[in-house]
Amino acid sequence: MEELHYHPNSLARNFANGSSYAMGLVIDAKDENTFSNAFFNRSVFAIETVAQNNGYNLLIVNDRDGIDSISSIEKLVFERKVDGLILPPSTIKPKLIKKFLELEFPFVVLGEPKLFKTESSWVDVNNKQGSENAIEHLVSKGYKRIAYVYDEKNNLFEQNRLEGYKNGLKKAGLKINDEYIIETPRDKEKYYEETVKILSGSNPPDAFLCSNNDIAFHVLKAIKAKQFIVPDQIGMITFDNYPIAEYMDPPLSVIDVDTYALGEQVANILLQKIERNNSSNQHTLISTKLILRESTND
Amino acid sequence: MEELHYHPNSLARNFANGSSYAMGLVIDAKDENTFSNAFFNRSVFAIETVAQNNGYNLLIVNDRDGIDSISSIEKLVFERKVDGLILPPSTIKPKLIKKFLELEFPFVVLGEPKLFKTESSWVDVNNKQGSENAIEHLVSKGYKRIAYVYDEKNNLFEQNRLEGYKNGLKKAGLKINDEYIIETPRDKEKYYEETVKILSGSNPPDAFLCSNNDIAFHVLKAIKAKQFIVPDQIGMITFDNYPIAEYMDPPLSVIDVDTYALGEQVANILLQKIERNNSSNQHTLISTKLILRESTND
DNA sequence: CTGAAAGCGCTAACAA
DNA sequence: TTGTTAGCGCTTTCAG
Repeated sequence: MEELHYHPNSLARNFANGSSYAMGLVIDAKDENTFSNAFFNRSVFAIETVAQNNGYNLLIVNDRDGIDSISSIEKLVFERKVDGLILPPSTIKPKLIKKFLELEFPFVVLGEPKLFKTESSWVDVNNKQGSENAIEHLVSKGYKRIAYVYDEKNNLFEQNRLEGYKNGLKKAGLKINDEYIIETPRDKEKYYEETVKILSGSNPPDAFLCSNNDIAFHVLKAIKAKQFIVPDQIGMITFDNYPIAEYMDPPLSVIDVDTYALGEQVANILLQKIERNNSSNQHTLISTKLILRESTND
Repeated sequence: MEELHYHPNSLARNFANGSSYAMGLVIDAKDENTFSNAFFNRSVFAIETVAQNNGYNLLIVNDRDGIDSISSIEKLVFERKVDGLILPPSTIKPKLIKKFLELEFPFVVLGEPKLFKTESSWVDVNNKQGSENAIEHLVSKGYKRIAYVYDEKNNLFEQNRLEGYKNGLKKAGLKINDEYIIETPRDKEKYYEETVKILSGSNPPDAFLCSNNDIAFHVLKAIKAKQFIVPDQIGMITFDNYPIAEYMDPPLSVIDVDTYALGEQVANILLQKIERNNSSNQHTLISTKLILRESTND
């Protein structure tokens, strides 16, 4: 008859199949590092693309407590609104994950988690390699006294970056100088002050590796205040190409992260878990790339 | 019995009710202005919050063509995967919107659309007011020869900003000087060149209003190259507080947009359409606010 | 007011 | 192969 106007009712289909044909992406709005992060967008886009290409919809949920202490995530799962979940590490709680493992509910962590590291699948940026490459490059350009400025060591990615920094120095045959490792937890003023302090010392660094753009901004400000010239006297590399690395003066060389690839991987692994009922766990690290600009010698 | 473990099956519930209890947010990944935009995140968060609070899930879909020329949006609607849609203006196509209007399918536009302006509900930032306030402020601080640099006049929001600029000048009793209106479609080099050119003329502006952070960056670079001092000799205000306004030297005064409020409004209007079957159309403008930093006199 | 049963539109199992 | 039917778990209607 009028086949032209027929569209299957997905509500009935989902019901009959006992499947929602949707994957959920959990965001943790409290965690500035994920949600407000500009490049998180590219991961979302990648996840959505993989989902659509495989007949799944993408559902976005903020992790929050609902009434009767059942979280928004649990609701999603128990009411069968999603067939699988992508979770940021900050939402990995023992109670929740134990339930998931018991039920064999498919999930993948977007970022290396601290907890359940082996019992879950996860995809992360290769932070260790990122630091190592940066150090290797700085050393090859003649910088020898390389400082590392980062936020706080509670985060696993910070620990990995720090480890990569140390490895990089070791591989280059350089000594690790604890004074060059500057941890400035959540205090923007400190980035500046600490950099000024170490540059005023008797043995100032000749390069800085920074863990994010904001840190790099304050470090650069301090370098300029102390009248050092970048990149001639001091080299700089920072993690992340966004939001401001390219706009700084000089434009900063960065450790760039392919967040599209990150999202693509996560979504593909989740799909495998959902469709092939693949219970084996995968741990994937996405390589970083250096983008060289004017904050390092060439 | 073991009520403790009971969770209603939303698949069955949705099916029985003929409703997906989901709203869809369409993104246009081709349009850099929406999706890759950092502050778009806050709108998404707001929409998700309103949705959850009202028992709806949020589904994200990129606008793309599928097989048999049925778009991802149409699929969503015809297969009843969503009860309503939030659409960016760039996805407003006559064929699609006519179908929606025929079916009385609930949708709201996130941004003032060019087409179907009266036949649809939409929420936008008050771009006109934003420019007007900026001009008013600049004038009150003694700036008199105010230039406006923007991207391209195809965008309605650009037209509104330009109109606000002109209104602001009129209200201040200043003449509109067409030479001070610089349109530089999609050409980053041009921002710089055009600014240098006008600053080299016989009657250079003493203030710039810029339509986005990127433009402001290049304009400021040109101002510095021409050895003018901001804010003493030249004042600057730009639209948008992200990503770099705060990091520039000097930190820029901006026209700030409450993107959370934007998302909240859009979601609330959509909810009304869905639940109260409210067919009347609303057109809402969210006020902007000036954030004063060091690029304008005080 | 409480409890039984029909029906939503698809899928899958089964019969022809 | 093709056509028929039971059943998914809710909501809603209708009878008790």
